[in-house]
Amino acid sequence: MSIFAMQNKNIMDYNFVEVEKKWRKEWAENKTYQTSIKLDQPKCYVLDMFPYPSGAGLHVGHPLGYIASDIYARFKKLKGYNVLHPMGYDAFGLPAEQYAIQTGQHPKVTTDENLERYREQLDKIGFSFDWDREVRTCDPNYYKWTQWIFAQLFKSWFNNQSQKAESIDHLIMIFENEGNASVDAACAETPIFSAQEWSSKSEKEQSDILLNYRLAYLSESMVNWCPGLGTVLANDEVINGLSERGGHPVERKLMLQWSLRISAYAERLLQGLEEIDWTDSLKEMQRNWIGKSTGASLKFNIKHSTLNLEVFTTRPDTVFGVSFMVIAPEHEYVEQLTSDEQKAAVEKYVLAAKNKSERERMADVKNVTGVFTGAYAIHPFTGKELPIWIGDYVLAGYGTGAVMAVAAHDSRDYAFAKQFNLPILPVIEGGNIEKEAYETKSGKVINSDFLNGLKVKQAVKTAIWKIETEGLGEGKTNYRLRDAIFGRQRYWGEPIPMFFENGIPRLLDESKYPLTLPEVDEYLPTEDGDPPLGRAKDWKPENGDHYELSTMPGWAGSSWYYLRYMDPKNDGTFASREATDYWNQVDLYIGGTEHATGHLLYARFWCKVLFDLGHISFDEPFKKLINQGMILGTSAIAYRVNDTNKFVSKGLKDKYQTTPIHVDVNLVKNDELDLEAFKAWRPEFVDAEFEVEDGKFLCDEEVEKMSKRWFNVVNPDDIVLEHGADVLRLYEMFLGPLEQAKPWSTKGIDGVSRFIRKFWNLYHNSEGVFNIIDEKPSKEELKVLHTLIKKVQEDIENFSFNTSVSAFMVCVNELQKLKCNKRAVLKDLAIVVSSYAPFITEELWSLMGEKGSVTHASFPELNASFLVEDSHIYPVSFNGKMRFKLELPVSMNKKEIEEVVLQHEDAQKWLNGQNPKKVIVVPKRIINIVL
RNA sequence: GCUCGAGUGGCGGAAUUGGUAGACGCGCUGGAUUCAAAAUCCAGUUCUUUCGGGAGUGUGGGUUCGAUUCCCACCUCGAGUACCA
Repeated sequence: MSIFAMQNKNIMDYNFVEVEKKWRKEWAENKTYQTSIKLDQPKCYVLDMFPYPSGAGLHVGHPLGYIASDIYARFKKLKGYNVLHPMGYDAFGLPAEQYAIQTGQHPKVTTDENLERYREQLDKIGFSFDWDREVRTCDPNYYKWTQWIFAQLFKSWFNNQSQKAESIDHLIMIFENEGNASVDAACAETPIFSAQEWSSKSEKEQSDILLNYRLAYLSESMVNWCPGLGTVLANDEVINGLSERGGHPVERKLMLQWSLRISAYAERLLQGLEEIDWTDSLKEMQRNWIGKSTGASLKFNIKHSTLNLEVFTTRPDTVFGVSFMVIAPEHEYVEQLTSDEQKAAVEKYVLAAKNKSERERMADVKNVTGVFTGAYAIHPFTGKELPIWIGDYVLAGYGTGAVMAVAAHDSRDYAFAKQFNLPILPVIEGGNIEKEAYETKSGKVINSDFLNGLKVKQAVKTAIWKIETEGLGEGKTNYRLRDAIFGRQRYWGEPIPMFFENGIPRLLDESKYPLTLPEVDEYLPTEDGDPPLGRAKDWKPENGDHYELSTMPGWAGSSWYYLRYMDPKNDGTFASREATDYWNQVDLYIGGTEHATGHLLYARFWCKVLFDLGHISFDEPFKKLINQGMILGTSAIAYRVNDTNKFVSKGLKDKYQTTPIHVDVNLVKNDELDLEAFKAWRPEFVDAEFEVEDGKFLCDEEVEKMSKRWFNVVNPDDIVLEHGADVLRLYEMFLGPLEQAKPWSTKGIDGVSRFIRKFWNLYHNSEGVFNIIDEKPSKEELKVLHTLIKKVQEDIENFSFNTSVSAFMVCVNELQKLKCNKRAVLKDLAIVVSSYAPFITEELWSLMGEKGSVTHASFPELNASFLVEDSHIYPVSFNGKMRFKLELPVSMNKKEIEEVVLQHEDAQKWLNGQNPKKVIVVPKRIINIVL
């Protein structure tokens, strides 16, 4: 072929570069994806978890969920829904601030740069986002409303009777009229006071009491202090005693902190899970995190003391098996209970426990430690004396910080008893207490007075009944969920709209929001140890001493952003009631599972509060949620012969002593290393030598997290550049089920590229000229088309995007075989493919002379009559093994089929003269002959 | 330890309520085209075989005419959680 002809051939091929560029521009200019409220249309809200724009940009794993949700959103649009599909940025965060500390550059500058790069990358992939609705959490017009929501939390308390948030003004009224005796609230321990006592309290005293009730409150509490980051962290930001970001050690510290009373909502957060369509694993994670357990609280008197020790137990049925008590080293009675003889030992133990970091304490789980206080509790039923010990396996923060130890039926108590030679009293039949604790929840109770002979379940009820009637305690439910610390000693976050006046925290008037982030000279704590906001000059409230210097945590802005998308420019409210009523809950939310116990719990919490206060009409934010699996990196490994600069292909590595070296995956294609590119990659490899096999240098593979460190990061831009955005979209879906974690590998991408070309060629003749005809389609062609229509709509509703791509390939292969270029078929085909591959289909749509964007077309109606077959190819099995196939008309009944099959010569061969015991015929499925 | 999820060719993965295991794609093999290569097209590709078959969806049992699918026990991997009384 001449050079001219070759160029000509290239022109004929689908030019994705030009086509994609053209439509990107058109869509942006025409605002093709702009959305507005349309009351006559059903709505559908499709949301992605919004990204934190890191400096590294997007890698190929990030868009996976965005592509899936985009396909869903586009499909719903074609199906006649009014679809809200927005995108924005969680733009406050530590990395930008760390960078600011190092460089002195304002975090806003870096954040904006990163945002721009993200936007550029996202735009290339052809998402149908309505960018007019973009939100950024660091935008004052946005965080104005984050501050406003904080104010609502501050102005509310949780009424346990009504199980909802109510106005604090109403609570103050109750206090003024009757005191707090009748108030059943989710609150910190507060002494009972009368109306009169309330009015005689000082303003500061009243303020302090109200903080015990408010949903946003300031309290002296044990926090996860991270010296490495200079800030406190929420429980879900601490992993194995180290900070989630940066991996710095975390210690326990008592600090005055803003917290949110999420624990008040524990039961509703748990119950709400029943109504929402999330994966079981995610719901399970939230259930575990909330950690509900039921049992009883029980008071033990203390010998020679007026004190009593309250414990929480889930096994009141084993109360007669209690042989000692254990309290946490931080327990408030430690000092009072300790006898003179034990004083030295206790002090030493408590001090040691206090100085252990979270991490050390966790690492030490297997070491059983403890010390005797010298005091004894009195068993409420038997009157027996029970020694009171201190042990750090008992946690101060859970239950009452004290346990009744039932060594025979609890493995931790058992280990403690063994260690210190304490008695072990079995009270449930069975088990072998010589060997281990018997933790069964079935079985019969023994050695237990009035509980004898009862089954465990019954005994639990009876024990609680007895405990309650004797006034020893009560049935009780406990939750593991802790309140969420809401302040960070950091710069780059939303200022908390509070100021202090004579030590009293006051809410900044809502008319003054947003309280904007002040400028500071350095993004570091002050010399007095105040947070960076302490550096701001002239940053003072009008009539107070100073503003709150902490900022909000990273999850503040992301706890309600889905509401702002509904009405992003509203300056009078966080989102109009019209908008929140219309768009309502998020119908489909796609994101990673890493937010299970953080963002997803906080967002549900805020939603419930806003609902309780009457600001929105629903109390669960995300109706359906899907977790996309992580895309892992496939690292490329080259083997270097030790102490040389010589590399050997993977098949030859056993001939030498070698070290595996990570090689940039972008230098490797189908395991083969581009040697020239490799030499140019880094100076130390310039004169590397290679031993090849079959003329190729092959690398090994290793699947690990996608990270710069392993040189296995693949950038979506590069894929778009080489193959086009449609191919990237299709290929990411084709990789496998959305929810599954999978390694990225470009091995199969050529197959998808080929498909796009074949698809294009259906609409073009062999000269590359657009060519479709208006002839009536054949029955067969319609069957192929409608098989696809059925498959794709089922797949999308089931979020099985990978199988749709296969279906496209099958359909295009078959239409190619049928040489079909009929408009009636190809027009519908373009619509069906368009949600997956928007660029090429938009181009074909316009080539077909259609007006407007394919986005606004209607998904073709499935006509099932095209799928009806008049014959079926039956697999004929003998004893369940398929032996031959036989085509029979579907009109045949079972009996006729049986006769025909048994007469068939292939059947005769397998029957071999025998009479079949049984013949099973399942119409339109199989025939099985049992010998 | 506990909870949840997953194990299918050389690879990514298909398989409605139990009904032809391996769709589709990659890779590989052979062929066509080409001076040659790329690209493209066609055929083949689970293993095994004495070419009749036989075995086969992590392992071992079970239910069934029939099991990747349901039940029991176990193994491996991944995720979450971790003294929560």
